[in-house]
Amino acid sequence: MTTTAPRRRASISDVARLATVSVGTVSNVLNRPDRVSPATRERVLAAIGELDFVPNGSARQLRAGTITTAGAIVLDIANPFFTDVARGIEDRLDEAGYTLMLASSDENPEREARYLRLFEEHGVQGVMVVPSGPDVQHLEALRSRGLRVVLLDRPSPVETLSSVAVDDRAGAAAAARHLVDLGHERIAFLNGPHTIRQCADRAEGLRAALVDAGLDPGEALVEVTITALNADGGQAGTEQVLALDDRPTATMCVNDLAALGALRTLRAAGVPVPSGMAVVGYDDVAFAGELATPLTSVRQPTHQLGYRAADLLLDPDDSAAHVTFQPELVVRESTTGTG
Amino acid sequence: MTTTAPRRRASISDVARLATVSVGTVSNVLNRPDRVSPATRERVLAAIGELDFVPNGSARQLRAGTITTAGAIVLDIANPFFTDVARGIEDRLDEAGYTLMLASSDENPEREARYLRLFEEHGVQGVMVVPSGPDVQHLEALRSRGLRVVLLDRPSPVETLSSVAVDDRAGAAAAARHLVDLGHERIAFLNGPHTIRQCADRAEGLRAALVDAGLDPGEALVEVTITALNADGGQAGTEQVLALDDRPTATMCVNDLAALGALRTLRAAGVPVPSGMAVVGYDDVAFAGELATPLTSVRQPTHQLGYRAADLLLDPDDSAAHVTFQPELVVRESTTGTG
DNA sequence: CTGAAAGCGCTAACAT
DNA sequence: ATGTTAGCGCTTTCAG
Repeated sequence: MTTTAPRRRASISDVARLATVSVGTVSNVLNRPDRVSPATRERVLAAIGELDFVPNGSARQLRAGTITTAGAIVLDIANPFFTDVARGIEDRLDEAGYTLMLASSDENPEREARYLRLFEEHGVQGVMVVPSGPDVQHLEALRSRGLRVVLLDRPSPVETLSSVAVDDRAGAAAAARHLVDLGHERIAFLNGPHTIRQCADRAEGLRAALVDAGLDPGEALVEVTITALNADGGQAGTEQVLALDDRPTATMCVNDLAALGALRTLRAAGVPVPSGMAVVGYDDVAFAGELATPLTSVRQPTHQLGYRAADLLLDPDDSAAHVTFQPELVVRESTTGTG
Repeated sequence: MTTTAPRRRASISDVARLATVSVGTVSNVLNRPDRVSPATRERVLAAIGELDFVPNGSARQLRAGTITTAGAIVLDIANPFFTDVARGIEDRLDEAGYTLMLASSDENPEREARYLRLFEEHGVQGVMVVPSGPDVQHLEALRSRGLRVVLLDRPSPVETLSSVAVDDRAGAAAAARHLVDLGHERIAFLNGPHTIRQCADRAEGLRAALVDAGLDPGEALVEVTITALNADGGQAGTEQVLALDDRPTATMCVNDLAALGALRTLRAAGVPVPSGMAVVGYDDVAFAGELATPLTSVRQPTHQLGYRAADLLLDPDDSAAHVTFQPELVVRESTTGTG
């Protein structure tokens, strides 16, 4: 076994020297092989192989100015919703020969900024981001510096920024209507902070649907803010709800992960679903229909969301576009069952 | 609203000109602010703000040689197992002020190579990779070019490459023993191709456990190769198993996603679990215990796996280390229930 | 404390 | 067909 000590990376001039040609010729066999005679091409290729030469991307990029890479920042990479979106992005990018750098902000604007900067410094073509705060000024600034920017899963608050989103108001409203139709008059909503646009929109949609149904949101709606938008958050939120004096009869969750935590907590507490507490999730992730109590959830076109976002990013026509998909309520036993 | 047309990125010399200083001074306020007088520092900072200057990472890196970024390549970003591992990596990297570039190879060696090259060209400190093929020569080559390389979720076949893995043989063997103890004498294994080390190891562990129990693997084991290591693959594999003449009484799955597909298919076919068919998953993802039939599964220390891998990558002591975690069988109703 | 200048590795004119 | 060279944007001596 060779215990090759890590040596300095070979550069193009090392290759040139070994092949006894000029650096220009090496560059040519790399980028326009037809311009160079078969004989020398052979020689250069051999030298490249011998030295394990890999062109320095920084130097190349410094010359070229740009690369075929895009960045994406999602809120939480452990959430299947976002990974499905990421797959959509990857698939579209792949078609165009682009590569994706993926990062997760953890709903932390500071982390978001850090990754944005990293991407920018590395000269990505553009970025797709699920903003972790209400503010998009930093993204407009990015755009004015020549990067393509697409807002992910969030309608653009400004004309100049492209966006691909799902109508969160409509999704939450549909879920609320369903619950009201079932006779629920007091609903808990395990929601994230309103600084996250999706959360604010869903709260609004829910409220509006309640009002439409002739209910007083002040009475009918108990919004519980959970900090972790996952199963642990859902568990903590549900514990709060269960401790309430005038306990709601239904719980809507900001996503299916939170709903998973809610179901788990309810079961541990011996509260039957839906007779003791109806539960609605959001996202309709793959396992939603396979749970002990199959989960009523709001389905979003995740893969398309990502695919379309990448599509906009790649679009040579640089004008801003705003795409909105419609969600769809999928009804299952967690609201209509006999449990 | 300003419709700022994307203009050329400002460079350090633009800043220098605007602030009427030299580029060296601008560089100093960026990197060693103490070396420069407060007055000029102010002036330079103002110019930077005015021009929205963001240093060009490629240029910086070309000089500096390296950056505080690491890359990771997993098989499938839509699999919660890998995203949990990724979270572990991120957490450790974050502590060190590093950032992570994440990519998914789709079990495709070509894609793996492409991302590896991208990472290398961008000068990452190192990479953590779940190899998509049996071969690791390209990774050894990477290492010999000075990058830190850590094999993820796969024991290193060579001394020189660090690795963080879970004992796959032991995990599969434990599951098989459990099944045999329950009286099963014919077991289907929905497994991925053996070119993926984990799959080969699990098949071996399973086989060995069967032999230990006095069973003939040729009789007792039906291995079905699934190409997609997810719910769809699990569904396809289960359909094959159900069509078998001498139908097995238990199905082991290469991961919980596949098990999800298996459960779904069995339910659709009216086969009760476990009385008609016992099912065992692998990974023990978050929802495994919350399914209609809670899933017996092999738990792996996912977060730790990633955390430790990043730890090795960051370790200034460059000698190769090999870490192996032990998995743990979590028994639930999909094997012991009354359904 | 600040400026001038070399050079990181590469590509693309331009020469030969 | 191949060589020479300027310069991408930055950091870092070395002078002043």
